[in-house]
Amino acid sequence: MDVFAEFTARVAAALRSLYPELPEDLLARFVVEPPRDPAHGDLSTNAAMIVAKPLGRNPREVASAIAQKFAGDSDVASAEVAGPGFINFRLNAPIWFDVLASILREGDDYGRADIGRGEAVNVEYVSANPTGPMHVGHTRGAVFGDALASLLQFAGYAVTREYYINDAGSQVDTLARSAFLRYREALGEVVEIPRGFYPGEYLIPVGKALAEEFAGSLRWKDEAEWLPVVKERTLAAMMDLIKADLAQLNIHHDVFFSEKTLHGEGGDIETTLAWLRDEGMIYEGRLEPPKGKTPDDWEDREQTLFRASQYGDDVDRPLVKSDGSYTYFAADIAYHRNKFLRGFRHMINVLGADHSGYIKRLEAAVNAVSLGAAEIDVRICQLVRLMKNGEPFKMSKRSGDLVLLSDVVEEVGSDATRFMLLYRRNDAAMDFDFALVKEQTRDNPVFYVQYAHARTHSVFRNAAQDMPDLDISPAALARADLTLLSTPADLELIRILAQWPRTVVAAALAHEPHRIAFYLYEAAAAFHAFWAKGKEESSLRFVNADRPSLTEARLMLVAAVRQVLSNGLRVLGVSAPEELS
RNA sequence: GGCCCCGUAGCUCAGCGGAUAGAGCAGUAGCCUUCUAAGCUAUUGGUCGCAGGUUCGAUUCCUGCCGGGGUCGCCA
Repeated sequence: MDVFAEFTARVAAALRSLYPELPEDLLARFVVEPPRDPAHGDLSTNAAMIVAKPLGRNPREVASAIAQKFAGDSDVASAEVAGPGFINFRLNAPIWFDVLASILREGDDYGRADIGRGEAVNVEYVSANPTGPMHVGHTRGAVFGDALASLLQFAGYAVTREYYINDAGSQVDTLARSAFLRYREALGEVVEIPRGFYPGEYLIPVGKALAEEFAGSLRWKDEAEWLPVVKERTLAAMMDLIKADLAQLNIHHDVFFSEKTLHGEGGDIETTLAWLRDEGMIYEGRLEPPKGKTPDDWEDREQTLFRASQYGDDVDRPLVKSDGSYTYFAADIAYHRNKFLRGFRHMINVLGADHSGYIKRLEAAVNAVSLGAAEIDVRICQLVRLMKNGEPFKMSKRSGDLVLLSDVVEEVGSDATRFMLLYRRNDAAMDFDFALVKEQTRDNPVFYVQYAHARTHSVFRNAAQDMPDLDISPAALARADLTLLSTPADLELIRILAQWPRTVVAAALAHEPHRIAFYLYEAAAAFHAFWAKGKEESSLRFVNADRPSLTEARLMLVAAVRQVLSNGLRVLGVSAPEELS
């Protein structure tokens, strides 16, 4: 149950009966939320101020009319008009007990929303080039995309997690040639890796595997013969590496889409370009050089251009390179048309900061290929600076390699990596401090939230030990007398738990999983605070050996806290341990 | 030069068009015979970068400027 949604409906009903002439879209614009100042009550709405002007009435007058409608509502203790036209509600305690009971009843589904109405969403994330293991720069986008996908699932969308494999460019030929050198090495030759090739040691096992499979049979063939074979084996090996890296962070995609399959005769690129041509979205023309800074090798030439500027982009974009092959963007248009034809009307791409210039192009492409029927939201993850004790930090990898994703995860663990990266808005650059992340103190939000969850379990362990005769099964607790939870401390905690559903909705609508992380921190803080109150006031302890009824009710509260924390951590893909080691 | 992101307390950052702008850290003062002190309580600290505009109401939306970062046809 979501009290905020419930009262949004009740206020809307009041408005409809008072002012039947109000258009429905206006009724969707007001909000019911917790007031910033708790002294103002439990709920607050700006409804009167939203509708007053269209009605040609005074906001306070409208507010007071709405407030009067709640005179007979048994859940409402008072409805007062305040300030410029807010209505502040104080609710009677029983509705909070209903919330509490509903949390336990709904369990893992508490907070699940239906704003997606089962519609299909494609979330494309990671899509790292298949030329080696993932490096640390990919981590933020990977975690963000994965958490966003989970969040949208929880909010009622049918989510497909997709990875676009850039396996068509010249870089994968270079990769295959590099692997071929390792193959020769495995056959016993002494080889050097020239500049421009991939020197990484991760290709050594690929070379060995090729040597085992083909022995010397590829060695003296023409490149045209061995390249396709080596490329296929190498790509498969690289994708295995990447999938293993992602698995360390508990990330698993539903679809791995190969760019290569778009190319070739009769492929998606050809059919898409033909279609665009028919629609008049392609023309042959010339581009101005970029303003302010002309590339040294700028060559003015007539080329095939997509009318991106008609769809909000700054300039039209080339589709064919001077050597006649397709640009990356041409393939991307085809790829997004493919998504559209697979039925996706909502698409999300998670990209790195260096791709911000690509956003308008993608939006233009999706707009064009769907004739406006689909939308894409491109989320940019800004840079992460690795830090140690406040100093920028470079991991000392042999031969100055990039820091790998697996290095980070092995150092700090999946939970901490995920939570810390999600405890920031995606569009702000952030520092990632290794020392802090490994600390087990309140400074470290991951630990703080997990500790709160572990504490809920510890309460139950203590209850079982101190009160062996008490039945603390969920069924027994469901019969607890919740009216015993009428202290301000109890109600305050329940109010925070009651905000979980609206937090999910807001975060999902905004595509902002960090809101979940912040909410969890807040809920954990409220629970830790309640815990400490028991030190001074024994009647506020969760386990009271001489008061079994109160203990039962409190255990309900603790179980609800655990459920909310657990549901939230699940959305973020962070584990909820029962005990901290 | 064009485009994108950021600018909120000493530091790191939240803030969903609303009321007196919040949290953590750091600082200050407290709390361990009692459910995990791996924690809690109180308190100091702000011209929300600057200037306009829209609005009943702007930290939030729009425009311009200033400062920081990123990016800029035929790389992916």
